[in-house]
Amino acid sequence: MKKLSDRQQAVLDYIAAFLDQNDYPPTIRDIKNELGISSTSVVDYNLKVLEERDLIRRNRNISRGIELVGRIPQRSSNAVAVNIVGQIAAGLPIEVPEAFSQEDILGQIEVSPEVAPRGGEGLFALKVKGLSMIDALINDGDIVVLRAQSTCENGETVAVWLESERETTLKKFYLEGDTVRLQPANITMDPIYTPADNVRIQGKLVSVVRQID
Amino acid sequence: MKKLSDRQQAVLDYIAAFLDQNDYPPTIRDIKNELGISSTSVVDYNLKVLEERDLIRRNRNISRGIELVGRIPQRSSNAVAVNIVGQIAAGLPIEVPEAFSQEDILGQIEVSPEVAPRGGEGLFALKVKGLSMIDALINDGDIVVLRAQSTCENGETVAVWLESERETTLKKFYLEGDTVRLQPANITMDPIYTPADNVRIQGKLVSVVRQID
DNA sequence: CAGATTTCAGATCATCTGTTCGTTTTGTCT
DNA sequence: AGACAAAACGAACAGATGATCTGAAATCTG
Repeated sequence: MKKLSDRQQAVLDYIAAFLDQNDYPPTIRDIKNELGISSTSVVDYNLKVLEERDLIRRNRNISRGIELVGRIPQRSSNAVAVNIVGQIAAGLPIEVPEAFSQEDILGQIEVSPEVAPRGGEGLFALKVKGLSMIDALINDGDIVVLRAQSTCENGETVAVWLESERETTLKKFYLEGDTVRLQPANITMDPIYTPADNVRIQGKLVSVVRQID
Repeated sequence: MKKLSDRQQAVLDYIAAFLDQNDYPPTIRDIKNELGISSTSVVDYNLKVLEERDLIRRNRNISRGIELVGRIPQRSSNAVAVNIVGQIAAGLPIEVPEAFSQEDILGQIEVSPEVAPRGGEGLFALKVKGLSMIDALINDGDIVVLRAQSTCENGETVAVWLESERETTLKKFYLEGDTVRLQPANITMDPIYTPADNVRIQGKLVSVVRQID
């Protein structure tokens, strides 16, 4: 197979770059202008070449009908995509992940399959706002992945809503009689004791992801 | 917030369905025909409503300039698998990820493509041993993902090997004259100052992943 | 019910955008 | 240099597509 000409490679690169920037493909004229080509027919000519080599697919008579082949979303075999459906902050109740339509989703985070049995069913993710969970070694901006559940085992780290304090926190949960001990992940910090009926378990912590920059 | 009308919901659903089917967004007329609407103005009107609610974004005067907000562009190739090639602990130099055979790999971690350009090239992951990086909000057992590099910009969080102390640490890097200030991520903790020739940059921190149980 | 507001229709216009055709330039070989 | 093909060009064309205007129907509100 002959190599692509510089121009063909440039066209291909530009389409990819454009697609990274926008959610729709470029027009022939977009390409023409960007690459400093003086005629649309030149672009058309080169697109034909790329099409013959199966590097792109073209939909005739349809504007922006350029598709990059090989960019078909290949569901990553392993990782599970979990939707980021809101924020979590000390002073706010967790928004429960039920009536979330596609549109509410802030983004997605990939988690390893070990922590996401059954394809990540029941998992949701929240973006941490503020420094209130610093004692759980969770920073502002971190993404926490939770499994929705309203009960838990002793020793599990859960997101709980404290009724009387009206705040959300993320701690290790220990039921001791009819009081609950909430232990920060940071072992240097002291636990909180509170009546059992003051805590509402929102979900179990499954993973924390911090992405720098 | 008022609920979407049936038609608005239908439009939204159709755009999503269309985007699943093709790599480019639908035109106003595509929507009109599919939903049996008799005028493009009706579609335009409803798109305006959807736009005001931030469910879509429109690019004026551009054909197919409809973007679904909150939708992960399919091009974003999914998670990238990064090999976990060793451990990182305060007292140990980082094992450099070069001659690692398959057998040395402790496992893999998936990271989002945003932090892994070029398919995760140059990335490697280490399992944190011990509590020495607690000041960087990194716990025992966490996985840190690094990009191999021996230089960095000021303000970047990097893994450095301190020659005289003979230990590895993970801090924000600031070169100030011929000394280096290493600032813990935890803002309540004090920085370390050390001569520039005492630090060996091992890699830049890209992501931190904590998996509970 | 009356008026206001929202939603829809039909038609028309302006522009965006892909296609085509004839021509010219460039590169490669003999 | 001459022959030939690949690549680039420029203009013109036509279909594709978004915007807008006017008015009517449906729905809501008091």
